Amino acid sequence: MTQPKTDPRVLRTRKLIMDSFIELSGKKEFKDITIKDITTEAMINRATFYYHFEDIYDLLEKVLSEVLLVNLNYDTYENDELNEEAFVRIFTAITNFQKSLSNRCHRGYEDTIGRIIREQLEIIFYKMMLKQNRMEHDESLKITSVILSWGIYGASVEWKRNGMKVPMEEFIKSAIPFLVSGIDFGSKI
Amino acid sequence: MTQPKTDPRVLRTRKLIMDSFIELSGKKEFKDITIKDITTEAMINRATFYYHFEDIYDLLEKVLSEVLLVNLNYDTYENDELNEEAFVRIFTAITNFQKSLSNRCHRGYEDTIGRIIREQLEIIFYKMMLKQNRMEHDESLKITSVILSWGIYGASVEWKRNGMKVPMEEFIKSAIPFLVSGIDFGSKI
DNA sequence: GGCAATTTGTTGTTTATACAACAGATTGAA
DNA sequence: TTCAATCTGTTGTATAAACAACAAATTGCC
Repeated sequence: MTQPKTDPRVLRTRKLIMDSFIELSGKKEFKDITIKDITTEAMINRATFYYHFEDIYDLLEKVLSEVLLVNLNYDTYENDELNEEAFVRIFTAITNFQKSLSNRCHRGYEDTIGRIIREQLEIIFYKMMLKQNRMEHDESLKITSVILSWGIYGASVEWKRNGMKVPMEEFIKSAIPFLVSGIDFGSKI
Repeated sequence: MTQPKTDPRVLRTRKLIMDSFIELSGKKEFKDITIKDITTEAMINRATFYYHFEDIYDLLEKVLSEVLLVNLNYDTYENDELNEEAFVRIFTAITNFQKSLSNRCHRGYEDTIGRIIREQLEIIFYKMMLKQNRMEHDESLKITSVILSWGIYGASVEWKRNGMKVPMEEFIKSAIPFLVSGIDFGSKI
């Protein structure tokens, strides 16, 4: 629980870089954004960029992760239980997230984006289940999180592929009964 | 002309401190603002404050100078000549500046504020006259700037002391003919 | 293809900022 | 007044950021 507190200079610089990248993403396509563009906008030295990020793809990943977390309203979920409402909200969040990205400038990075979404979902599901089931670090919960993250993400992809005919909420709700029974399994023993 | 370019870290940190101070000034009285308040708001270390400013009065001076410069729209004046319109605008600017300050939180610092205003006026007058008179660094221009800065500032004080009965523009305009003839003296030789 | 210009990533050195610890001053309440 | 708590200003040390210089890769144009 007691994390070693990261240097405020680091937080400040990372925020400058990420905000600049988001800002630039609104003006240019991803492929046209150079490191120099970002560091100039952020008013930091180009070498400093490489102190924090491997390259521009690393930055992209981290920015997307963070934006997604904000969309998912992370703090709220930490205190919530994994019920029908939670599934609907998470599904809605990631689906909207994907829609907003595909409108924008990150064409050709669907795979990356998909991976990022699943990774974040996995973390969130695991934490929520851990809380709900009151057990120690449990391998079976981890695997369940993986399955859920792939499942929910897949559902989102499928919904788009089907032409988004059914309303989002309705679409996911039809699968929830099964999901919730499955989730409750652990706590019923 | 070729200034040695200040470290971007310095610019960034100074801005953080000054902005935080301005922000806090809106919430608290000056006397209740501590260095810790400022550095916490700015998310910088307290020791770093003392790297840039002697103390909180030093900060106050520099913030006021900067705010005043913005009010005076410095860049514009650099290209303008010192005619009637310029005098009116400068007078209006400093008078409004003083009014806005006395409404706020800096009670008891009228002397400081007055000195800051005169210092800035002096710089501006000198630059404008230098341009207008096309002569090298000239001591008589400097002295004239001093006299003008005190004079204009005094006029502003007097206008307030008289209960601000006459409109600002009218008040200063009545003194301008003399001022402008005086100023033109140099270029007429 | 070939060539110039730009971009990428890296490195070594200098400088600004973070941080903890300190003594002395100031505040405020008992 | 007295005492505790807070605030001020300073110092030494560790670390992040700036900067300049570089080779290699990429881009764009002929």
